[in-house]
This record gives sequence, structure tokens and C-alpha cells, in this order.
Amino acid sequence: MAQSSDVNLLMTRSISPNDLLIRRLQSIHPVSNEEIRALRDLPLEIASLEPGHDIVRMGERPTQCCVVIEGFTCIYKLTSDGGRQIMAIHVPGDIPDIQSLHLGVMDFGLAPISSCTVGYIPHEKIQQVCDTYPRLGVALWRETLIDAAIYRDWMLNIGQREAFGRVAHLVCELMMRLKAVGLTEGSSFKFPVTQANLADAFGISSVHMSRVYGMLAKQGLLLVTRTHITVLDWDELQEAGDFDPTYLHLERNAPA
Amino acid sequence: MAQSSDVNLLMTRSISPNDLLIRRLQSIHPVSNEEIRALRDLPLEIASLEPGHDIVRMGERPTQCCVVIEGFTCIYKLTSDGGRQIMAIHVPGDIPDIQSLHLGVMDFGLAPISSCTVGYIPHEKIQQVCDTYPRLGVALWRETLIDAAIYRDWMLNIGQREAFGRVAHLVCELMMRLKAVGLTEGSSFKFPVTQANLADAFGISSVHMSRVYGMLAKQGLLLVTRTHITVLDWDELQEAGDFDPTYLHLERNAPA
DNA sequence: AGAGGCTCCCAACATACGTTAAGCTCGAGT
DNA sequence: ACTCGAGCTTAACGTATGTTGGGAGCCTCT
Repeated sequence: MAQSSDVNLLMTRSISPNDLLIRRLQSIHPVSNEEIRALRDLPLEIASLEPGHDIVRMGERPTQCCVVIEGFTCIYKLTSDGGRQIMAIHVPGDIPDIQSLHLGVMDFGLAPISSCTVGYIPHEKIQQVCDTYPRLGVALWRETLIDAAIYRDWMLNIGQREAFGRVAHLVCELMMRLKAVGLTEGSSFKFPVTQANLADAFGISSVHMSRVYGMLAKQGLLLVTRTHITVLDWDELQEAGDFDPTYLHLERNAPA
Repeated sequence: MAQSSDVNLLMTRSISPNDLLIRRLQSIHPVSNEEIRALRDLPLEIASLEPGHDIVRMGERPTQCCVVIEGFTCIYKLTSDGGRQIMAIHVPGDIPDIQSLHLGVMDFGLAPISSCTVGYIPHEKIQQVCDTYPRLGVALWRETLIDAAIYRDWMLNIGQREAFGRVAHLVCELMMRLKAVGLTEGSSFKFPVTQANLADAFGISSVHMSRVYGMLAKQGLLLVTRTHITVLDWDELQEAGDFDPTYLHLERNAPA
């Protein structure tokens, strides 16, 4: 499969971390060769992170943005009585806090939900690139708009579907987003995220999360391990999750 | 009160519909006098709408944006089995579909949830203003980022709080947003939205919506009629809704 | 003023999901 | 190979909320 060799390419360092960002932007907006060169020249300060240590904390005023290079991060907020809602999950190529470019104060926390590596880019560098190549500025704006579109879809998911459907829906979403950056391996993908974290993303308890995974497995839709998710029946899963990929605004929507 | 006379000013047509948009942008971003003039010159095609008729439908590709002038509109999505999730409520001054500027296909529906009047502005006119005054482009980008911040907060609300807290939270939010455009009347505001609509915004049934309103009234936090909401105890309401206005990113956050 | 239609309210009952608590499994480290 | 802890699973029981259905209040139109 082309996808799994892409993973290997990344491992062997023959594609640079910036290429994931480029791939992501290409998946939602046309990017010229000159713009690609500009993106490739962006300085990335690489860091390895483990769950439990925030990347940016609520209330901070960051002066840089973060690009996910490997692993998964999430956006979350807490209620005063200890509840945690995860409201976004990021895959490699995403810029989780791109909004900090124009919204000074962070109104959410950003944290790894698997061990992961990220790259930091100073705001001013991004600003410079946008000034020189206005179409890249539009691409980044578009990126933030798609983030919002995903928020909307999650709200539909959490507000109107039962837990079973919510999980099916998210798995479909992750499958498509990972495929867009070439990180699926056939009909499965690496996803070392605990059920407790997922529960917080669905607004359910971790006990119920376990129940639902069990039901999905029993019905032959999914096969889940601690590190991977395998889709056994894409059509049924899409049906169960009432999934329509329009909201991802990908240039070309191919099923897995 | 200054607020209620503002309402009268609007009635008597001594402020133009564009002024609400200007007021909204000023509440989140500095706007120069020259920029104000440019905004005032934007052509607005006015329309009166009733609930039940969509403003823009899912899947369409609008060539104009809509500004709310009076009343309330909402963004919604449907599940295949008939559920409806309202994921945003707009107050006068808001541009509900500003995202259509850079995201061709609508991935949600936009509809009035009270009788209301809106104004339409062609995309190209907005584009021109942004090209001439880049800071206005940034202000609009910022506007879309704040929309996203509100989505995030709603997700926390729906995913982690019980219905009682959800309702308290939203009332706090509406109070502050309406105050920012001068549309509160002391500690109350006009809000002719049915409980069935609100139920769809909270992800609960309309029966439960009624229960919760009853509880809020019984505890002396709120007084609700078909057309108005009056906050009886702002501090308690804020407490009950676990409300922190940071996410609204208003320039100055004054309590009601 | 009466009829019809929304909207809201209330009561009885059903259920998806939360909570608690107890084992179990797996992988990391010695 | 053994230990230990984090994560997962299962069961029993409690509750917030859904559903159904009936009735009361309140507009609007005739």
C-alpha cells in the first residue's frame, strides 16, 4: 500500500516534518510550488511530548504555533466540577492552535493524547509568509474555518446521537483525515489513545466507552487494540455513524 | 437606561442597519474612522423572515453573506433519523455565514428562530473592503475565530453539564453578547424563541426544556415569558452555568 | 366570541448512561 | 520471569433525561 510506505518515508527522514503541513494544506486548498518552497523553509523547533504535559494552557498568550508531526493531540476545556470535554483531536499535519495568531488569549488547553512530536513556528514567521503569499493566508483562514466545521459536526454528534453512533462517526472522521495525509494502513490506522480520553471526547463515562467499543466489535464493525483501530465494515460503520464527509471540506473525498 | 434608548434609536431609523455590524466588530477589534465609513457604505439588501423558511440551506454555495439586523437566527444540522442540533444562535450584528467567503459549500443550514430582519452583502463587496482595508480582513477572520470559540464552549456545555447548567450558561452568554451591541434592557432582553428550538440547541427534549425552565424559575434565577428573559440573580446564574466570558473575546467584559 | 392551532406544562413510565467497585490483562521495568 | 501499575472489562444499581399522551393557556383568524 502507498500509505504504509509513506509512514516509512517519514521514519527514514526522507520527507521533512514540514511536508506534513504542506500535505495537509494541499488537501484543502491549492498550493503553488513557490508557496511550497516558502512553507518548507519555515523553521520548525521540534519537541517530543507525552500525555499529561500540556502544550499550551488555557489563559496563556502564545507567541508561536504548533504543528503536529507524529501522534495525536487534543483541545480540551474543564468545568469547575472536574469534567473535561475534548473538543478536537488533531492528526499529523494539523496546526492545533493556529487561532492564536489572531486571538490573543487561549480559551482552551492543548495537550497530547498519545506520545507525539510537534514542531513550533513563531507567529511572526507565519505572518511574514502570509504577507508575502496572501493565498497562503487564505489557506490558513480556510484551515481555521474547517476546524470550526468539525466543531459543528462534533456538536451534532454529541447532542443528537447515542454513544454508539458517536463513536462510529469519529472513527469514520479519523479514517478520512488520516488518509488525507497518507497515514492510514489499508483499512486500519495507528491510534494509541486511551478509552478514558475518548470518553471525554464523546461526553460519556469511560465505563460506557468500553461498553460501546464492545458493541461495535460484537457487531463486526470495528477491531480495536490499545494501539490500532481496524475498520472491518466501512459501509456499515458509515451507516451507524450517519457519516457524511462534506464537513471536512477535503478537495477529493475518497472512501477508505 | 442607555440600552433601551439604543433600541428606540434603531426603531426610529436614526442608526442604519450597518451600524449594528460596526458595533459588533468594534466590540471585538479596533476599527478606525475610515474603516467605519467603508463599512457604512456597504450595500445591504434588507429582508424580513419568519421561522420555518431557511436563509441558506445545507449544500448550497452562497455568493453573499447575511447580517442579522433584528431578531435571532441559528445554525443547525440534521441527523438522518430526524434529530436537529442547533449549534449557534446569532444576535443582531452577527454575520452567521461569514465562513461562506472561503468555504464554498455550506455544511449547515441557517434559519430564523424568531421573526427577524437580515441584510445581504455580496461576497465581492466584502472582498473589496478587505483588500482595501486589510485590518478589516483580520477583524473578520477574528470574527470567525470567535464563532469557533463559541462552538467550543457549547460543546463543553452539551458534553459535560447537566441540562440545568446548560440553560443557565446560555442565558449568561446571550446576556453578554446582546449587551455588547446595546440590546439589553436592564437585566432582561427580548427573546421570542420557542422552547422546542432551545431544546434542539441543548440536545434535550422539549419536555425536559420545560422542566428545566421551571426549575430555574423556582430557584429564583430567571423569569421567562414567551418573548422575554429576565435575569433575577446574575451571580447565582453565572454560578449555576459555570460561566466564564473569556471565550467571547470581547474587548471589555462588564457583567450585566 | 368561537374555533383552531401552536406552545407550554404535567404525570407516568421507559431507558441510555453514570457510578461504584471489583477483577482482569497487558506491557514496562527490574 | 516476576512485579507493579495503568488501562480495560464486567456487574449491580441509581438517575437524568426520553417518550407518550393528555390538558391548559394563549394567539390569530373568521
